Amino acid sequence: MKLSEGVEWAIHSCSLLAALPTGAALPTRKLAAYFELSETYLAKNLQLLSNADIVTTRKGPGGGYALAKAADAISLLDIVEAIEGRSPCFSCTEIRRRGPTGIGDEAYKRPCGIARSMWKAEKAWRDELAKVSLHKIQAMALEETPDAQLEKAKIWFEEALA
Amino acid sequence: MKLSEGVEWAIHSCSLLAALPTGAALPTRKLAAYFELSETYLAKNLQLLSNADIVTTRKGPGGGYALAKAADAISLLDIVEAIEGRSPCFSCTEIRRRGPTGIGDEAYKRPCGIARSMWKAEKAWRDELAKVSLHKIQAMALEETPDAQLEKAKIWFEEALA
DNA sequence: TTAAATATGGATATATTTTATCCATATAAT
DNA sequence: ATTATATGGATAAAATATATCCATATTTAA
Repeated sequence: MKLSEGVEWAIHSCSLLAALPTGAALPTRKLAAYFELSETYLAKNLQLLSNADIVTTRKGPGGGYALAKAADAISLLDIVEAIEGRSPCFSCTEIRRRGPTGIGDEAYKRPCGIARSMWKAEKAWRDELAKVSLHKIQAMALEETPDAQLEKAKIWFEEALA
Repeated sequence: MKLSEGVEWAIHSCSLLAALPTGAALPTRKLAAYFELSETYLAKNLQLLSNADIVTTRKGPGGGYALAKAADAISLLDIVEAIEGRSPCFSCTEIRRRGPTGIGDEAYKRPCGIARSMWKAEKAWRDELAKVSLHKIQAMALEETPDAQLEKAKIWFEEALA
């Protein structure tokens, strides 16, 4: 029951992209450098974001990644699902139908109470993630990032976008 | 982001144990037979339930597993955590501190907004699981299990406990 | 008191998933 | 043209989940 590390990378990357001036883009190499991450593996995760239409890409020199839509139109759920997929965490294998007391499949009208309860909890998780926009994430980051880092980031951005 | 299959097995097993007459117990072999599961692997999962004090055990002939407390004092969360452990699904590796803009660890007072948001969603999931008692699970099962299966189960129990 | 049935924990094996890398190709900018 | 970039496929390595086996301790029943 672990989320892939790619989720953390993806959210931080999106949060950084949200700070880009309009029209600008950051390539994998620079994103990876910013967070000191494996470039090739981050590339795979960015691809997932791209396939999910969370980021857009521009190939060639000066290209890279940018958000595909406004930061308040992207939720944590969007990002988590882009990386982790949309299949439920709890997967019901219908063991109630097996064994000596099991009867024909047609007798079981709907998922069992166990599966329903597990899925309901999962929905609460997803609903909570859906409530948090990337805009909010960025706002929190802006507020809680130490000033010293903000200054370094400002310089880093100027150089990265030059 | 998958829950172990052991979670499903454990909940179904507990639900079955909840139906036992006072004083009775079911050994691994019979539990596994009921659901047609791998006996040795189920044994490992039952051990986790035992270590978490969700079930009690009695060794020797006529022994086996029984619930350690009333079914309404056991929640889905208890069972999930017994099998999956208690560590958070989202693990924050503090990538914000790394790279060219990172500064000293002492500058970061509390977990970042990303981690806090992810953990909050996780809490919603856990809270929801905590709300569902094994008693409720058993009641749902009793209500929705087809009559034909209930009859077979009754006979199976008589034989298993004889 | 003995034999049988059971849980326990450790060791180990196998399968699956996650993490990570590499490469060939397509595309865009200069 | 050349360079910088994303893409998707293939593959490799590491970690985790699944599964089995065994030696031991314990308890019951005969």
